[in-house]
Amino acid sequence: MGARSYGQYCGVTTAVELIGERWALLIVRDLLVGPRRYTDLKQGLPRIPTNILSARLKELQEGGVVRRVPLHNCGLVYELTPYGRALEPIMLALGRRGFQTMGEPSPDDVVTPDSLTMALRTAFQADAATDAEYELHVRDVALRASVRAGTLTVARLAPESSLPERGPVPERGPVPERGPVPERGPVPERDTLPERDPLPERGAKRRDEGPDREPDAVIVAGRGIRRLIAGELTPAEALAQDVLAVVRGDETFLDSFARTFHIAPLTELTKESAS
Amino acid sequence: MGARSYGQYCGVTTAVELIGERWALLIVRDLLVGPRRYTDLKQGLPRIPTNILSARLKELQEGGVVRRVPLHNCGLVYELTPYGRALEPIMLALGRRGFQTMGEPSPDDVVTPDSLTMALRTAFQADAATDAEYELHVRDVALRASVRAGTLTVARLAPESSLPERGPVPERGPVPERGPVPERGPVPERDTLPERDPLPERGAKRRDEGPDREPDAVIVAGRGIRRLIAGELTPAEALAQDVLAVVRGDETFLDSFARTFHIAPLTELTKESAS
DNA sequence: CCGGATCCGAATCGATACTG
DNA sequence: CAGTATCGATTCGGATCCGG
Repeated sequence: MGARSYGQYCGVTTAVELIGERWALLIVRDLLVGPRRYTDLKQGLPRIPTNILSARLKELQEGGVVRRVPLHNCGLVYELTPYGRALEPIMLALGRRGFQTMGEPSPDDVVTPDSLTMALRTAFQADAATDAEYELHVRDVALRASVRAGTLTVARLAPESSLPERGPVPERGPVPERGPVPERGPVPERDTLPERDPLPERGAKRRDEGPDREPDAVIVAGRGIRRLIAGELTPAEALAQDVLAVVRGDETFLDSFARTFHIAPLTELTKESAS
Repeated sequence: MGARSYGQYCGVTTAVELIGERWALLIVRDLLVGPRRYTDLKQGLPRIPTNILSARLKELQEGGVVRRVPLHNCGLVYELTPYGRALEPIMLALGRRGFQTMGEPSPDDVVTPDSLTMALRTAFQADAATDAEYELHVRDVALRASVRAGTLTVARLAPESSLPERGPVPERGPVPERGPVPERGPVPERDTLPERDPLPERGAKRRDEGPDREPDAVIVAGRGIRRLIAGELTPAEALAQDVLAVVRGDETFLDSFARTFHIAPLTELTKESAS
């Protein structure tokens, strides 16, 4: 019997023996966003020891969760098998759960593009969602969240990924030019945000469909984003308290944002411990 | 920052830092069945070191998942807070997941009443369920599964619990006499099962409602139960191959059992690893 | 730079013994 | 019954190193 077997013949133990190991689920979290190279994973999990990453990837492969795929242009990515992708509901449930218990960040907690992407998916309320294009900045992460017909698509704007966004081959024609990522210097880590920033108009670009139209709102959030999604703060309050800013686009989109991305808190009275 | 912090500000990490620790989720699994004393937990988790059990209970308390409750007759149980009970969907999802990847048991894997109870809940298909009373024996565990109006209730018959089944106070009158648990010697661990065993009729007991009526079927299963629930075997095949037996009641109830408790396997082709 | 493998001190876990 | 104490065995974390 393996050293880390729980010694029980039971579904829960079987699942936990594989994906319950330290770091394993976080690797899966990042791979749910897209295929990743070894180095990408290491960057997305800054505190993972490289030997652990290596060991977990091996275990996840043997468990049929992850697959190594050689890249056409001489490289190598890890991606989830369909079997691994089936973990998404569990991941989303865990994400919701954690969100509800999350306090303020530790001073040296990081926010990574993949974790923020999954957080958006976690909070996404398909039935309350109205179509819109958001650009979301949290610390140095920038994402593009597209809501269309009750479906959420999240693309990574910054830090730029070394990997193409979805599948290695851009199906139709060359990869579309994306306007430069708005550069306004490093986003402040504090909740206090700069005044609305009148960016120079970019080259004429129509507000058409597709991932390249102007976003309806560019939201820059410090940690205030959590309180907005939890409903602790209304959009108006968030703006008033400067824990959040809409640096371009209409502030009213913050309302639809808050409806689209929401995780209801558990009632407080359940958290006290007795005796 | 705590030594086991993942260093990320993210819901998944927050959740996993608490309930992702070794043994933590299995403690929750058993507590989802009902309140348990320290010793009960230790019995249900035979290989847990006692110091780890102690540590996890402390952490789960601080995390608001578990509560210590002094018992009226001088004792002490741990029970889930409402907040902890909210983990049930995650637990069921994990249980399903693990069930789908579970192979045959290791020679010294045990089956505990609580793990089997949760496995039944995991496999329960409310919409396909037809009302029935099953008595299920797996190795030395015996459970009573009552399906009524799309609701499943599982009671533990053996090994007998030292704790009352639900809540410390039997609400109406003294606890009803239950006929002795059918004793037919230790259930064989092998898949081959004894011939149908004509138990002596118990004292006249009508087939009325409630948990005390005769079960519609007494099912004795070795490990064949997994293959039946997974649909790898039809009830008829399971009977023919002697991986299962209906020792009392109508064998046709095995069909409704298989409809009521079912976990569809993931398609096999997803499990291969490449390169 | 990518994809790891190796080494070693620190923290955690597992097994057993022991105590109020 | 409900844990605490102890101690060797593992695992983890952090750093370095190495072949392509």
